[in-house]
Amino acid sequence: MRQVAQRIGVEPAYLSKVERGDVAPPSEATTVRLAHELGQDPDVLLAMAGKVSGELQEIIRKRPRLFADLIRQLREAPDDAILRVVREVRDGEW
Amino acid sequence: MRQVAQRIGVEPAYLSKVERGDVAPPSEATTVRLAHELGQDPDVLLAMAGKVSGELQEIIRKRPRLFADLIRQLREAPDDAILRVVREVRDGEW
DNA sequence: ATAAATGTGTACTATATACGACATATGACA
DNA sequence: TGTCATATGTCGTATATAGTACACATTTAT
Repeated sequence: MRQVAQRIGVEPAYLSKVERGDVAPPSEATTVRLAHELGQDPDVLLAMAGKVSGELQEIIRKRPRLFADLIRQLREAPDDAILRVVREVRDGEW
Repeated sequence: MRQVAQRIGVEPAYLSKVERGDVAPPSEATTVRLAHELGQDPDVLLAMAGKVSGELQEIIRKRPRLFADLIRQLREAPDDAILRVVREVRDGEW
C-alpha cells in the first residue's frame, strides 16, 4: 500500500481511508493515476468515484444538443445495441 | 434584470456579474433555472458554463466503458453522422 | 426636477474539496 | 516478543464553489 501510495503521490493514510470509503473519492487526476497503477480502466474507476472524465465532458460540451440527445436515447438501450453503434461508427463511412 | 433574478432566486448583483463574466458560472441548478427563464436549452447553457448535466453524467457512469468508447468514437464525427445515429436508435429495433 | 428603477463595485461568508501531518493501534510473522 | 507493514483517528489547511449584503452611480419616466 505504501508503495502504491508513493507511486501515485499521496499519503498512505489517505489511500487507506479512500479504500475504506472513509473519505470522499479522490480528485480526477489521482483517480486516474490509481487506475493506471492498478491496471484498471480509468473510466470505470472514475465512475466508481461518481465522476466523468473531463476529456469526455469536453467532447460533450462542444456539441451539447447532439450528445445530450444521443446519450438520453441510449439510456435504456441494451449493452449490445450500444456496442453495435460503436462498431458501426468505427468502421463506418462518414 | 431584477425580475429575472428574483424568479430564478438569486441576487440581481450576482446575475449582473454572471452576465458580464465577472464571476464563475452559476451552479447547475441555477443555470438550468436561468435557461428555462430565458427559453434556452439547458444543455447548451450548461455547456457555456463549462458543465455537463448531472443527469447525463449519471447515465454515463452506469456503463462507463460503453459510453466512454462511444463518445470518443464520435469525437470527430460530423454532426449529421451523429444525428443519423440518434435517429437510428430512436426508430431502431433493438 | 425628482422619484423610482436599474445596473455595478466592493466586501464578506458558508460549505465543500482534496488532501497532508502525525500519533497511535492492530496484526502477522520470524 | 519485537518489529514491520498496515490501519485508524484526529486535526489542520489551501483552494474552490456559490453565492449574499449593501452601498452607490446612472438612467428613465413623469
